[in-house]
Amino acid sequence: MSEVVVKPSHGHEASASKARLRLWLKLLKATKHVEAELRENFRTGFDTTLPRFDVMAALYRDEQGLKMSELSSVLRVSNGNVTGIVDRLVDDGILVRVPVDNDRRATTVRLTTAGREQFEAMASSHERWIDCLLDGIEADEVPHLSEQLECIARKSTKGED
Amino acid sequence: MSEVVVKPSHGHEASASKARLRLWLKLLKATKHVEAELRENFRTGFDTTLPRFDVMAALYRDEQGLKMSELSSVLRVSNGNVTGIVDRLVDDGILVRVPVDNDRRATTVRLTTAGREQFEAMASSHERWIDCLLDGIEADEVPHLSEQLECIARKSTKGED
DNA sequence: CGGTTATATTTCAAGCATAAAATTTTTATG
DNA sequence: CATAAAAATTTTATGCTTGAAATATAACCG
Repeated sequence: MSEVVVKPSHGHEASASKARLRLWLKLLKATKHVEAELRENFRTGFDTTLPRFDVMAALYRDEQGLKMSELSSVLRVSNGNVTGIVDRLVDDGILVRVPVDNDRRATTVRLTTAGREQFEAMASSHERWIDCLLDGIEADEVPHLSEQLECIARKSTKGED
Repeated sequence: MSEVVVKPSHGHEASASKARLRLWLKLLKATKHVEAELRENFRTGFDTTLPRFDVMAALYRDEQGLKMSELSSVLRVSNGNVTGIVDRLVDDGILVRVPVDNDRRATTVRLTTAGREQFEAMASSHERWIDCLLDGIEADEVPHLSEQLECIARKSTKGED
């Protein structure tokens, strides 16, 4: 009977765990870097912010607008957060709040004409910036990378301590 | 003379640009997802936050501590931001500010013994959480993915409009 | 020296973000 | 119908984050 233990594994190997930790730090660093570049470009080029752009992007698709709860669900941020950003965009004439028929609890939020125009200009620049920032990724690598990222986005720590 | 234009390319193809845009959204989604899981785990498990953990992690390596400016440089956040986080950690007995000899402008920040103990417990959980969240990535894929992310982190939009 | 420039940090104002509590309206149920 | 439960949103408290201005000290230089 052979008693040689080749790898003293405990289900997970420490080295794999450390490698994943380093990978996470690189994922974070890359994302933060792109976000920082975008923030700076939005600030100097359009005097606006990424969260404002995100709200406008979500509303640009639907001519009829979205309810506050739909907006926070699409953007995956809290209700209260959306309230504040929308407040400021309404003050700036970029958004309007429209009451919902038959439900006085809810409000729909919609881009104004000025808002749509501003968004189009920003979206065009945004696409160029991203194209530039990600141009180290070859086109044929995109599908696999995409899949890996989607896989990460689906995982949960539920059940772990 | 053949005048057929197969691809009306303008140096960059629109489809490649759109594909990069979608890739960026997935990169962002994956990162935000992991951050959200970590935040929730730190909150419920240790009643603390990711930024506090980041500061503690940076200080854990150096027994002698770091200057405020070194800390903000390592963490890549603004000076004023570090001031606030450190203030709260000092209030909680996790950090101490130590004057620097021969330079009364600067202060060094150091983990207390209690701080080191708390960090070790948190770091261990943190590593398990990451291991779990990234376990969809195979070990043999890590080096290539790593390289792609580093490549993104190096790009700049300087010179673009 | 004395005055300028550079460095280290904090303060400030504004906005982003969350979780939890509060408010208002709708829906369900006895 | 009355009242309880559910749903949509806002408010509140707290903390993170930035960029810019303010403060304090150090270094340089004529």
